[in-house]
Amino acid sequence: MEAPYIILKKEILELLKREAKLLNCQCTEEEIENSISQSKGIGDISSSIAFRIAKQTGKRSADVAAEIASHIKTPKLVKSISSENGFINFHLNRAIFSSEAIMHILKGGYNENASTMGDRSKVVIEYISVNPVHPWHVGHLRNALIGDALSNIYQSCKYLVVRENYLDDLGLQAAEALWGLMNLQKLGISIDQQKKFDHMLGEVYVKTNKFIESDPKIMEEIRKTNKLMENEESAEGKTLEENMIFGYLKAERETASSFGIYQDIIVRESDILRFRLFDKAIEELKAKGIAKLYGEGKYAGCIAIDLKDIGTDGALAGLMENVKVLVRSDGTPNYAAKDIAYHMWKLGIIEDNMLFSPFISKQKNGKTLFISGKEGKIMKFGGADITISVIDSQQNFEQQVVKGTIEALHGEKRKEIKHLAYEVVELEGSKLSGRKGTWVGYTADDLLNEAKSRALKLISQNENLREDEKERIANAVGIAAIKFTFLKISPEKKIVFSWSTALTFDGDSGPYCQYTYARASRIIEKSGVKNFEDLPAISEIPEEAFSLIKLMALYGEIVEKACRECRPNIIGEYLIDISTSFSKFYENVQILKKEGNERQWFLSLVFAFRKILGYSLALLGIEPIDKM
RNA sequence: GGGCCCAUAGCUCAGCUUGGAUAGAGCGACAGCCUUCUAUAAUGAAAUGGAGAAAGCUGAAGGUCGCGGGUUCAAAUCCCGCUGGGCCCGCCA
Repeated sequence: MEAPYIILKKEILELLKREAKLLNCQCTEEEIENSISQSKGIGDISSSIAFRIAKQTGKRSADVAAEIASHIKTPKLVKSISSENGFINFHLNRAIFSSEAIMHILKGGYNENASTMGDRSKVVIEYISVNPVHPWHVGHLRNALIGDALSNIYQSCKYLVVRENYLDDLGLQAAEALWGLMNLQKLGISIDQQKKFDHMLGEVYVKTNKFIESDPKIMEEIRKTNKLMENEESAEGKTLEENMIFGYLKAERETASSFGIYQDIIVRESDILRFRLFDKAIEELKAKGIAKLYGEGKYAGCIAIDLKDIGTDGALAGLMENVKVLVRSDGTPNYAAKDIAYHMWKLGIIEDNMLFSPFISKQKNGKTLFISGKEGKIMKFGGADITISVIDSQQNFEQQVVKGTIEALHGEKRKEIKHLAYEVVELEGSKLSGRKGTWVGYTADDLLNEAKSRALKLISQNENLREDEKERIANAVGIAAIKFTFLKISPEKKIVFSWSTALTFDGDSGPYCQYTYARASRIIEKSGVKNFEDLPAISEIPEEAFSLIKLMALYGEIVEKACRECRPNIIGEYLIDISTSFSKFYENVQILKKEGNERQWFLSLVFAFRKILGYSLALLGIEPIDKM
């Protein structure tokens, strides 16, 4: 069931194509399609194609527009067509268009999907991927929220989404935290069992780093730890696995869950090696001549890629030397190498033999969270058509290498590698650093607690709510405030964190949208009406109602756009637009005072609006609220 | 040396991919917005507070779209060159 707006747009496109042909214009279908949009000026839908036709035929644009407007057939949902300033303007038949748009929504036009664009192709979306040595801070939260919203958006466009978290359980920072954990006395820390594990571990990690600064010889011990922990049977290996990694993940998932974020799989870096994904990847890269063993010179003994071989466009051109090492001369792979292998697994380029077992058998969303490891069974999480990695823009270069390498290897076989590069979150006057501990006081948990208590204060003013309701609503409102603040900003924009803007409940905010939802709900409740699908005919549609309906009709297109561009902030903008539009309608039309058919019609509009608002909120992971 | 990103109202941001009619929001500051009940009291009015569908709405104010060229019937949007800010270019992750 296609939305009336989409059908109409297609119809107009066909009609304009015919007109252009009659006028001997060579413009492409795409050009005509791009010329059609919701009108900013006169009319409801307009086309600027007359300018192009005029150019080609040497006529005046106003004349061409007038000619087309008078000649073109009038589509069913259109009342009249006019021309002004060279634009062709379609004036909708408001009553019919409105009713069809509302019915489309009421009949469940968007219940399953906002769009069928994805056609069940598979996409692996990687997000969060925090080093397991400290709690999430507000910067990690931005990543988590973008990744979660993006996953929702892709799912709504009918993609099969695997929500994936990459866990770096090797690496030096893990060794540092582990060393600290095993040498608490040296650091002068006593463990507070009450403290959330990730916060405690973060403190250990920061103290360890300070300790290293004061005594660089400690680094040798840590390197030893790093080597030892690779052996699963060693004390280091066991502590790493059983205490640190699992303790960390449990705490991290608590944070995730408190924000309503649930993923499908956690893949451990150590398993990229364990299951020999890395070996297979290097083999294939060498076989295709992309990577090679350097015999002499600076890179003697390394396996590396000459970037000239994989294209020098974009970020790749920014390298001082053209060589990117994958395997060090001591035979160990670096981060980029593992990421390339991992992407090859995600895309099904190398065989899928990784084992998975449940980590949380039933998350609050009802689904299981799996983790890779030495035990479990082979599960087909890889083999995707598209991979998206939500990683901050500092890693642009590295991600370009990954993308370039795999594209060189795999050609253009309908596989797509996307990097959603977002800018980092900073504090006023300083940067967030896991190592230095500047995140203390700015963790995701801190933010949520503060948001909840501020929301509760505000909600307590409403004396019609029971205590338990207040608690529940404050939680939802607090989360909405935070999510909206982070998600309404374009990913490529840097955020300087401030408590007052992160926790705003006024204006362009999550709570404002929730509040609008609550208002719509209260009207529906007070009306006593249960059936909204009997839509009577109505002769006149107030301006405010019609503006709202036009916005509602764009829902599918908006979600597609957000999906194509990987930008959840487009949904945020849309939420504000429809909420504001609804508020204006609500101020101007006293719905419950209306009678008969009019009342029923307006209530159906409110009901349809509430559905659209609910879908949109859900895309950003914001809970709709019936009263607040 | 090179590459990527950002620059739009006092502040925070949309709009740029696909050029189009008068460049849009929010915050802040300014001026306003219905009904009813109730408290303060000699009475009434005003004022303040509470409640209602009310965390809302309306109005006016605020702009060299960083600068300079170019392309075009038309440039915030495309191209070239600057300026300022951020990030990156390791046998780290």
